[in-house]
Amino acid sequence: MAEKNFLVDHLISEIKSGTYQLDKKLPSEHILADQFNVPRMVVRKAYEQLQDLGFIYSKQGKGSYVQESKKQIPLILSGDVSFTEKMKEFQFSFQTSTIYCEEISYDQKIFQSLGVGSDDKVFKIGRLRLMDDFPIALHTSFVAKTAFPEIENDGPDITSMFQYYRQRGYVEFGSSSSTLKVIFPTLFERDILQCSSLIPLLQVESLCRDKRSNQVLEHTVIIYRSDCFTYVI
Amino acid sequence: MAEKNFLVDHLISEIKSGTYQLDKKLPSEHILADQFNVPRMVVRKAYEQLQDLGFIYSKQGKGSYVQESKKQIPLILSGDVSFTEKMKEFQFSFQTSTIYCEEISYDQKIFQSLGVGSDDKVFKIGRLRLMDDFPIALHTSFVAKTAFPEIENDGPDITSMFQYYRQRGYVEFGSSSSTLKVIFPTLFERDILQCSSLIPLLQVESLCRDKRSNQVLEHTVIIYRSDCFTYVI
DNA sequence: GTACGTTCACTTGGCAACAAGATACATTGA
DNA sequence: TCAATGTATCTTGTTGCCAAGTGAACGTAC
Repeated sequence: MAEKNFLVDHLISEIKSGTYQLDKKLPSEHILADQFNVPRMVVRKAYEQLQDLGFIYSKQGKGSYVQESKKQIPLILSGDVSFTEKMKEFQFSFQTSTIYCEEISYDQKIFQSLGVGSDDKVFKIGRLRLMDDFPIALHTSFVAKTAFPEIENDGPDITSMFQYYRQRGYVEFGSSSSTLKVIFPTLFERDILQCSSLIPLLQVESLCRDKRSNQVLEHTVIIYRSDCFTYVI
Repeated sequence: MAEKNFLVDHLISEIKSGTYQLDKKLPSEHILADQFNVPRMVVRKAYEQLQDLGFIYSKQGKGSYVQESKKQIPLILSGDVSFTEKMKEFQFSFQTSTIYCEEISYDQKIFQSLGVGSDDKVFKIGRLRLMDDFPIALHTSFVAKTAFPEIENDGPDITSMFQYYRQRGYVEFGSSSSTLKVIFPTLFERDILQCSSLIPLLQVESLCRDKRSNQVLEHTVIIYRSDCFTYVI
């Protein structure tokens, strides 16, 4: 195991330092095994982990190649500016697509923060953030039907939640303190975000309040691919 | 590969839901392979990844057991309160030990932020943060000798940098905006932080300024074990 | 000369057999 | 009786072989 980890470390530093060019072949498992005087299985395991980590990809019969690394763009982690607004300054094309809008079953934490009872209906609206047509974040808004009665119908067509709230009379928004966690993607998240299993995700959870009434408008959970951003707080 | 990932997902959710008790044996590789109708190698790879992720440990001849999970304590991520002060409110015992204090070779980014030239000397002071004698963070301070001429001698004995600066006439500190990155531990960091290779680390980089003169006192890089904290920003 | 098929060498992928550690239990001997 | 030792059967760890995909080199028919 130690041997595998050493190899992984070594190869990552070589990839990062640019020893192997983009989409260039890495040494074959056999060659590398001979070089480091370890069984091929060790090299195999190292290569497999590098695949899970998104550094390389392997093709049977051909070889292993370094994966194009994602541009790390700086992202301001503060909840009172909308994602769309955060992204305006960059030269990339940004896009949002709503992927679901559905009622959720009772969840104590969410229902409590929204200030509704267990009998009330709460909808979960999932919006995928794309940069140059590449998924980089999944934005989930939990909204109470008591606050927005038409949310079930409106949900699928909303592109900006902030704009939706503004159209309904809420003018100024405030964000509670956010909690931040590092998680690994579930099967669903891997699929949605098109990432391998060992790409860490940054999960930011916060509440969006109407500043005038202090009413909680939504409970927000955003998960960002950690390989696409450097965060600024 | 998909089969392995499915198994990993499945086992993690079972471990988290408490199906297997602490230090209790998981099904043997052979049994699980039969249950899921996959070759044992697939189960093996899943178990190995769970080891790297810190969920389980395996012993040859005995079996695989679930690892005790770390308590997640909330941590305020803001640079102008010292770590020691952040931790005072908790019931755990906190401790800091200086593990190195050495001159570094020229690094453009660091030298520039400290406002010194390439001929100047900059020291790197590494301090390990322990909670109940368990390492949870590595705090690295980059300090210019021009600003603190005695840093080479004083460094190893400093427990609180803020206190050190106060003793030298700096009373109020300000922190620049921090940048935040998710990284995996290097061999050295794994050793120091006693963590397995796939524990993501949260790297927070910032500058500490004297509020009066706006002089940069130190360039700070802190890496936290992501499995020990929920961060609050 | 060219087009096509065959072979061969090299790649990653997969797996079954074996090695080695642990433990419970039977066997042996004083 | 009791302790030491062998043995069977679990467990995880390791290894080596073969399958399968790829592409270049080569040969052959036209």
